[in-house]
Amino acid sequence: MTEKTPAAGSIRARVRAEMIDEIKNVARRHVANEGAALSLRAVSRDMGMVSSALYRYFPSRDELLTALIIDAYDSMGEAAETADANVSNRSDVLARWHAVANALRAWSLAQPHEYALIYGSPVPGYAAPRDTVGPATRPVVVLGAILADAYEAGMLTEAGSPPVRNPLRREIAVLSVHIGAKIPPSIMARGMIAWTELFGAISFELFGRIDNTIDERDDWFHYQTRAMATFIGLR
Amino acid sequence: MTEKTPAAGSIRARVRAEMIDEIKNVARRHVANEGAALSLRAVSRDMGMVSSALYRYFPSRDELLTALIIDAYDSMGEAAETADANVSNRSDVLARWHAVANALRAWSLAQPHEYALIYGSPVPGYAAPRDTVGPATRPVVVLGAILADAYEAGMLTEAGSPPVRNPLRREIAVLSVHIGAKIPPSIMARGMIAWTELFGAISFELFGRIDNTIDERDDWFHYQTRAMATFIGLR
DNA sequence: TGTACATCAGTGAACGCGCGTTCACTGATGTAC
DNA sequence: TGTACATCAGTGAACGCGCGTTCACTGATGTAC
Repeated sequence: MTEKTPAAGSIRARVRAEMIDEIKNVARRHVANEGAALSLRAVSRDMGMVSSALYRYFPSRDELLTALIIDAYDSMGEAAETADANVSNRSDVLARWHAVANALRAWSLAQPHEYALIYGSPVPGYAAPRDTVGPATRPVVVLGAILADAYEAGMLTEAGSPPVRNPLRREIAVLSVHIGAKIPPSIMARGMIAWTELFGAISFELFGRIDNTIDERDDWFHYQTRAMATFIGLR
Repeated sequence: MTEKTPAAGSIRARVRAEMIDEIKNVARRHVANEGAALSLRAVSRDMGMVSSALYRYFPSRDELLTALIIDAYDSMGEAAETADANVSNRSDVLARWHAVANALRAWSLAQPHEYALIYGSPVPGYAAPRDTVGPATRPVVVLGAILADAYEAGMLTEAGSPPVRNPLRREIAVLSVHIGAKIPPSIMARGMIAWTELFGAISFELFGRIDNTIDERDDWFHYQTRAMATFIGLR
């Protein structure tokens, strides 16, 4: 994060790491209250420090925001991975799909503003740096693995899906390679559509799109993921 | 908008209305550049006025933002309605679905920041007032009408959809009444899922989620809407 | 048709605020010999 | 084990900025008689 780090393992290095964590925690709390309009001064106030002191730890406000975004991606990715790993019967891909979907939603409901930070409208004047790419793909990788396992178990057939034609077909093929799954494009496409619906559902719920309309949110979410599981062909 | 309006039809009233339009246009341009961080002073500068002059037209910054939001909803709703109405063969519900879906995406791509304003993360410290509810539902109503026409034509059957169980079932039934469509809940639910996927797809594209992954965006969007049409049962 | 008055748009100065960032500084803590 | 020096964390003042909103005001435009 910062270049000038003291010798690793030293007391100072440990204190410094704790300090960085604390700053990020306070900043996270502010994001939870105000959204992406994160203020360095407000964070420093909450920490009982002078605002310039934060510059010992983060070179700028944007770098702090980036750190939060990376953490959010990682946290969400970890939630997905854990949920998947906790399904002991690995061949029960349907259970894994629901476990991951529920975990993603639960994570998002628990930290709505962090969700907004990574899946909401881009913050104006802030460009996500390269470092965010890796962590951002973790949930997708988990979903891809479920899809791949289902396919390898012979559960998914291309029947019923329209064929994917060629410039697009190649792009989707590249994607499945990146995900590490050997799946025909039309099946990969089904997974991507389910992925889109899943995050669409979470965004709708979090951003108020179903307020005053659907109160039974658990049921509605579960209904959607069941429908999407059928759509993919999971059983 | 403002209480003290001069006598309707008078010259002053006309000039005033033009002025309000102009302010909104300039503000829209600013939203297109900076997003929801709309600044009254910046708008007034662009208009060659002093910032306090805007208070003759809008009582506060938030009211101006609200006006923009309502306009955005109306503009998007109108785009959907027009696209639907332009399909001369009313019983070709599949064509109508694709026309509306494409129109919604085209509108969003043309004014991404206005899309973000209404479908992105909520602006912190800004609560959408009641007036936005009506305009917000216009695209949904259009999609609901297509669904209803397809159902009345005997195209959609409940077969294959899991039943919707009761607290949720009632809510969805209420929704179809509001939409003005007599449709069984499980079919209504399929429509809502397609609607969720549709806006999920637009959000993913606009918010950068498929950057460096899918370049063939027209094809990919069309593939998705085709798949969702099949999912609903449109043909 | 002309006069007296009310309405309205726009001005310019000011209020109080919070922000990110820089910079020279003070002490405390670690390191080398 | 003790001393001299380097490293680092945190301070406090200051910079320049832009923001929303209020208020007393000046003229111009409309309305009533």
